[in-house]
Order: sequence, then C-alpha cells, then structure tokens
Amino acid sequence: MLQTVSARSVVVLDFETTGLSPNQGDRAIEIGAVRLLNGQVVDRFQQLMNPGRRVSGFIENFTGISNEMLRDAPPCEAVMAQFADWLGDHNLVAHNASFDQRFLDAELSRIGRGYGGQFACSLLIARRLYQDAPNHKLGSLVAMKNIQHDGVFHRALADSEMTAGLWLAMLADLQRTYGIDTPDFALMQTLAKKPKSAVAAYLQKQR
DNA sequence: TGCCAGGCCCTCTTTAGGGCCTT
Repeated sequence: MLQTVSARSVVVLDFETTGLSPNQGDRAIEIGAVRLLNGQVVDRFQQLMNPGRRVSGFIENFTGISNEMLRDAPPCEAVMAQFADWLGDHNLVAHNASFDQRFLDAELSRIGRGYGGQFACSLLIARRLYQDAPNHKLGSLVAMKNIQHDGVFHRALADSEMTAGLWLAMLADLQRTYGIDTPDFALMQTLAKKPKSAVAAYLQKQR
C-alpha cells in the first residue's frame, strides 16, 4: 500500500545554495519542497540552514537570504536529517534536476543518509513539450503557462511551488494535447531522455 | 600560482566548441 501511495505522489524539490558545485565546497542554505498527490499540494517542507560559513554578496542579492538570516538557522546536518525523514521513498522532481540531485546527494552523504526515490527533470521535459518556448528558465515557463505564484523567485519553497505548478501543467498538456489519460512518473522520465525529434511519435504511441 | 560545475543539446559535430540551465 505504501508503494502505491509513493508511486502516485511525488516530492518537488528546490535548493538554494552557496554556489553551483558541491564538489567545489558549496553547501545548501535553504531547502523547499512540496508533496503532490492527485494534482494537489498535500504537504510542504521549508527550512533555512546554516552552512557553517558566510555566503557571498552575490548569493545574498540573488536569493535574498542574508548571513544574518542564516546565523541562527539550524545546521545543514540537522535540517537534512529532518528532510530525509520527510522525503521517505518518494520520487522527486526538480527544475534542472541534476543540480538539486548533486546537492541532495552531497548533503545526505555527509550525514550517512540516502533516499529511495528517483528524479525526473522538469527542465528536460519542458524542452521537449514546449520546443518553441523562447527559453526554458523556470520563471519564463511559469509566465508562459500562467502558473500562479506570489512574485517570490529564488527562494526554495516558492521555486518548488512553481516547479510543482509547471509539473502539473505538463501533465495536463499531455492529457489534453496527446490524449494520455494518466501520464505516470516513468513516462515523464522516459520523455526527458527522448530526442526532441522523436517526442511526437513517442507520445502518440502512449495514447 | 592560477584555476575553479556538470550535464544536456545543437551544430559550421563525432579527432569539438559553446549556449543553456541550476545557485
């Protein structure tokens, strides 16, 4: 029964970080996530975390997360342990998932934790479904698909909510445009790997 | 000292280079 629930619900994840690469010493400073079940947000997770060092002025400006805000935040290790418990074995979605996966893996590895779910990338799927979009940045796709948002960008929970909205919009377009009744997670993962030229034919076969 | 991401994807490609995305 748990497996059925996990297969149908996904966690949409977003990190704010000190930089682009955990391999270069960058750390997470905020995690935001929503759990989607049957097209609805049924749970949320949001937490700032103290990476143990000061963040750059660029990151303060980019995210609006200041060193002062992080000073009293719990350490990454404590937050990530909470998140691992919350995440369980759910599958994951993120915009440019390879980025968030690298940080999730790096932060969980530090505390000897892991996760059982798999990732799907909303960026790779959007590049295939919306091939004529001017670009595939999260903010641009949110505007193009008229996805509701509160005007906050580059904060973890706000970005995860918008990514969740994009995910649902893509599922709806697969139903509407291609007649796929219940596009599941595995179909989305497969779609993300298809050559763009093969997308239409692949989706026709899934009807 | 000086350097510094990584993966996808296109093309003036594949014995490579550069733009797009994420912070």
